[in-house]
Amino acid sequence: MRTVPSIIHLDMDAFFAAVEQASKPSLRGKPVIVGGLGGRGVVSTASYEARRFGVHSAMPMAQARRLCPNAAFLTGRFDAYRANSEIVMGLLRERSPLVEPLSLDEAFVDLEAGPYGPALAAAATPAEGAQLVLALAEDLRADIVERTGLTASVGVAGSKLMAKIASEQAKPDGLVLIEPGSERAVLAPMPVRALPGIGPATEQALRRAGLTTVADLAEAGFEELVALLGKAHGAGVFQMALGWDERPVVPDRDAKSVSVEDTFEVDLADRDRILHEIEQLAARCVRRLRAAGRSGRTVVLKVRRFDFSTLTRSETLRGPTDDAEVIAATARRLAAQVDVTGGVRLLGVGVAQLADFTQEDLFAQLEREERESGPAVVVEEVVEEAVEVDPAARRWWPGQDVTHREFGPGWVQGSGVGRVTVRFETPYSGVGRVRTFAVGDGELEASGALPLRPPAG
DNA sequence: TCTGGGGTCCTAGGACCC
DNA sequence: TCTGGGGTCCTAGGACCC
Repeated sequence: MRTVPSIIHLDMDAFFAAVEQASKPSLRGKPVIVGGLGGRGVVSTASYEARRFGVHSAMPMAQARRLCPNAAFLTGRFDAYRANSEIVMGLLRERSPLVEPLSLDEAFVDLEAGPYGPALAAAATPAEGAQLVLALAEDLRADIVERTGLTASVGVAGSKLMAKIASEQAKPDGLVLIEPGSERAVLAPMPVRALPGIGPATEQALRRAGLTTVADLAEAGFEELVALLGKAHGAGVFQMALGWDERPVVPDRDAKSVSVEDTFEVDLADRDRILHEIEQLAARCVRRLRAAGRSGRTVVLKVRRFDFSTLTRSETLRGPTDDAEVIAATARRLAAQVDVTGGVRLLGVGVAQLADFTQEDLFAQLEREERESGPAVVVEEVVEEAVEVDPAARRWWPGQDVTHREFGPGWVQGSGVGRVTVRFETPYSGVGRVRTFAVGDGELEASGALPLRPPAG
């Protein structure tokens, strides 16, 4: 393993909530909770102010509201998150071509492969190399603040595992180095849950065997862990427990599947309605698939029933396709195999076994020929059915960027009973004033997210 | 007013093939 | 009387991560 800690793990602090606070001056220093605001929503990200009330990711939104009723509750603005993520990833790529994003707000960087690699290799002692990496990491964190106003926590170590552990310790807004050679000693006292890949189920299995700390895992040994956890997981956990990790930083990994899913406010009981939703999901899935320039061979239907039991049905076609009708027809076929008595709370459609290219789509052609020459199967007309949700209420959602012809840019604080409340402020203004309009006000329109820093010039 | 959405990886059994 | 064995593909489910 490396003697110079040249692997970085970067993790943006409370990313979605932090972007909201940077965008909306009135929310700075206040609890902010981003997530699904419907009856079945969960928390995506809570600001540190909200975490003090016990709110955390994946918590049902209803519970978050009870714990922290005075927080600002916002739906996600993914365009804004993506834009800021790209700025951060760009700053990372200035440090090395080996950047491996794990999500919008997290990435590994291998500094050895970048412009500072030679200097790191030339360091006279490991300590000197470590000093250089720390300086680079602080420089990176400062750049991120300058370009986005957001803070990041950074872990620096000789492996991905230890860099990730270090960034966890660095939170929030910190930098932690784990010296190569000290891995086992650092890990030993930690609870097993500190290791990535050990979740609630594995923790339980280990606890039943009397293993609670990483030191216990190392002591238990390879054989026992494989017996407890299975071959791959057991072996992986044992290696981690020894602080042993040689995985390279791999940039640009191609997606292996594309999927979309929806949880419904009210369980769906009607078969036709379920089929209709599947059509819509298939169409969305295909749009994403095509946008990525991919096609797929396996279609997956996911159904979560009223009692939260979840099942998947899949079918592998003879060749990859990106044809909407083929994918929808396959998903419909799969739906026929599923018992939906009692109702369905979630439906999903996905495509796996992705192929890079869009080859001559033989399968779609076959399907079409069968349709045209085969028995007169009446293909159901996909009628754009009137959405029963009040369009005026649908139009504005909390957190949304808007512009008023007279008052300029702002964001929706809330809407209801025919009114929408807007706060007029921008990332670079002071705290703005609130005004209320009729939801149908023609002066008010949805707009795009503003950059967190004013454009240069 | 319980439990999102988008992913990855692994396991295990049966089919199928040589 | 006594079952072969291994590789690969497909399907379903589960754990985990952010």
